[in-house]
Amino acid sequence: MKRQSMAPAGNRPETRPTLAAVAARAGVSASTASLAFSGRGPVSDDTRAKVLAAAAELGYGGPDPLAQSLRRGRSGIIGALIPARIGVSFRDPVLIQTLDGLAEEISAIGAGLLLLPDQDPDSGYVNVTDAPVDAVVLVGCSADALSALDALQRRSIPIVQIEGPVDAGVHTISVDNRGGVRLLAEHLRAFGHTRVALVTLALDRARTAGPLTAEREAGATVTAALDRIAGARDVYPGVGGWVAGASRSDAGREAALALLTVPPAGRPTAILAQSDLLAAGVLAAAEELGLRVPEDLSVVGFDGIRVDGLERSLTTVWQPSQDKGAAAGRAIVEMLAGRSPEPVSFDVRFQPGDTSGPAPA
Amino acid sequence: MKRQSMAPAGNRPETRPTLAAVAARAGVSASTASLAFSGRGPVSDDTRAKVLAAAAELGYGGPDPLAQSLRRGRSGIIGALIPARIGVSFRDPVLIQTLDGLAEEISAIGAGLLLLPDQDPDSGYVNVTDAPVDAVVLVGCSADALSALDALQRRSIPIVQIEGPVDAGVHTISVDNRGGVRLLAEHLRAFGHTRVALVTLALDRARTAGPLTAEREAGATVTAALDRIAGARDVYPGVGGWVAGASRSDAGREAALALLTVPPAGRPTAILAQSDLLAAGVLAAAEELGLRVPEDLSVVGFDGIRVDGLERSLTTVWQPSQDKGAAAGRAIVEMLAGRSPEPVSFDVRFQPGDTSGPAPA
DNA sequence: AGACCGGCTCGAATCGATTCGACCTTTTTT
DNA sequence: AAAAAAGGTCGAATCGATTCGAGCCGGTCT
Repeated sequence: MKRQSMAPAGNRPETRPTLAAVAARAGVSASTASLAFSGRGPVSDDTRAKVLAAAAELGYGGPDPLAQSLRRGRSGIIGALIPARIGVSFRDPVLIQTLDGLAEEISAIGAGLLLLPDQDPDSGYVNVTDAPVDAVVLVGCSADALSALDALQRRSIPIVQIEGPVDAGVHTISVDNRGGVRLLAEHLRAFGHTRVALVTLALDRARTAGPLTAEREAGATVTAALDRIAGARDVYPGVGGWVAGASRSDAGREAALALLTVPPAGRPTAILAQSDLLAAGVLAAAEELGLRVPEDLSVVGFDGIRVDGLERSLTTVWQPSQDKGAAAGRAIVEMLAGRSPEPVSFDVRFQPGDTSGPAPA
Repeated sequence: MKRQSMAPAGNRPETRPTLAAVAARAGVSASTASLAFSGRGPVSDDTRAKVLAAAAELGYGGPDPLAQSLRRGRSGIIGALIPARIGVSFRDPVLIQTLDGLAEEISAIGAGLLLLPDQDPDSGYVNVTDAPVDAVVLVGCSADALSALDALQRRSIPIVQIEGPVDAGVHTISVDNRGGVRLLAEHLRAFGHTRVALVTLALDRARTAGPLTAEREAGATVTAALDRIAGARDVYPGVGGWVAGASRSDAGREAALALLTVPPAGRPTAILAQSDLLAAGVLAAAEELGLRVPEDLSVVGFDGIRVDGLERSLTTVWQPSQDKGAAAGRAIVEMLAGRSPEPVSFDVRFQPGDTSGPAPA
């Protein structure tokens, strides 16, 4: 058992041909062979043909990207730090759109996207720190994630965050979360609502659901969620609500059930959900409870996405998710070129729908 | 203009500290410094402390992953070839689940996932061939993609495909597509349906929608779609239908509208959609056209996913998407360890719902 | 006391390419 | 016909780490 199974496979069948081997076989120097492959220098057609022939004979698959990366100092890989594992993160259309815009822009420099779930450092998942990335984009991550990044900054790897604390000394792409929600809140106030409740996005990396308490808010690390709360408070100062675990309709439904199954006198007449997906869940909960929308309950969302299977037109605020990703991509490209991009902030757009109306009498 | 703007930035502020620099400052050799960082060899606490101190003073961020990759011959990156750009591909829950399972498994060896949209080679997107990947997984790609892979095989980079032509000489993970659809078709036949139509997945890389013609079938390169057609033909030999552009409900809706807006005499009494998302679109179309399901029209899907916003319980066949991804991940891990994994094929499970019933009289 | 051993450190080779400047032919210019 | 220019090719240095075998040193065993 020892002998045969241990031997990898004979003497050196593993040995793959290198550029040097190809060059030797073609009777030219390694430098010339390199030039022949990259087409970056003057090489006679004759020589090139010889090199290519030698490569074919040896079964050489082209220059090793690893070696190229080291030499060039670039791997052509941009790390995308996402808030949770793939199966969870990619349920969120906003994240998908953002990444799509990002991927599109960085393809301009031939770079690809490496998915880096923001897990516990000891979860076995790749650590941002020791991945061969040229730059990192934080998309929708909690501020906790930033802590892991000083190692990157020491290595002077460009970092861009999409939504995050502005004081972090990191290039930030964002929208006017606070102003957007303020628009929604004003809309509700204009309709005469006084008992309003929030359904917020996850507040921290742990993303546990539950009532929105002062302590939880104090410990929150997701800037977008906090800004949106602040926007609501601009109009309804002490407004409370429920923290959803994820931006998904099931989480919204649970939150709404918790908020709505109270004596009618104290029940909110409007729910301000921090995402359209959450709002869809709120609508589902309302229907289950026999509440009519908007007669008994007004519901507003955030994002302006098209929610699959939702016939209603949601009152919401639209944000340019894809553009945010694209802006992050362009910023990365700029930074890798040694320039300093201007910070970008996008506007949101109020989008009235049929899920909000006058407060019930 | 020449002089000042060309100078990158003074003399050498760009120069980041290297391990050698740290070692020099700590008064030890580079080898010892390396040992101190990796913890892979015997280093006295004293020395380690000196090295760490020197690193801190110099602002050294740890060993360069690029150099490590070259030395080790591993980048810790697995390429995931996805069928379309991110914004399109990730609308498909099956793909997401698959990638989730995949990511989970490869995290066991600390590897991450690099997203590689299977675009035209000259689209500017990263080419699989020159990305520093240790292995590649094709997930739901057309066979066209395989053509680009001989370069990888020459470099002896492990390749695994999830659903694809079995004769490609590539490790394949799949489910019994044909058998699964056959179950559905038999189910419909048992209900007495004779006029049946298909709504298929995209047949090729171009993924254009349109009627299912013999020519299109002949030129098809998506094995899963073909196998599912074959399964239907096992029961309904000449059955035709419509090719959807993508696995999404809007595509399913369009296909169904095309199939159903014909004189009632020729109208199908059952539609066999090749995915649940497509089936959801078919249901939407039926509702628009005032057809009752299952009284006027039976609809069956494939995948067994929970479709957001769909209240009905779809008659479908469930497939273990996440397990498929996980199996691919394990296969990769095996292959990277120099072993040869066994090919895996999963079973599917018929899942009756309330969208299928007896054929109308 | 001499042989031996274990713990720690160092030198040098290696991973696989790219790139700059030098050098040698030809060909063109004056 | 001599000088300059152009076109190709090659050597050697470099990117930044890892790793193996050798060497050194102080202590233990006999």
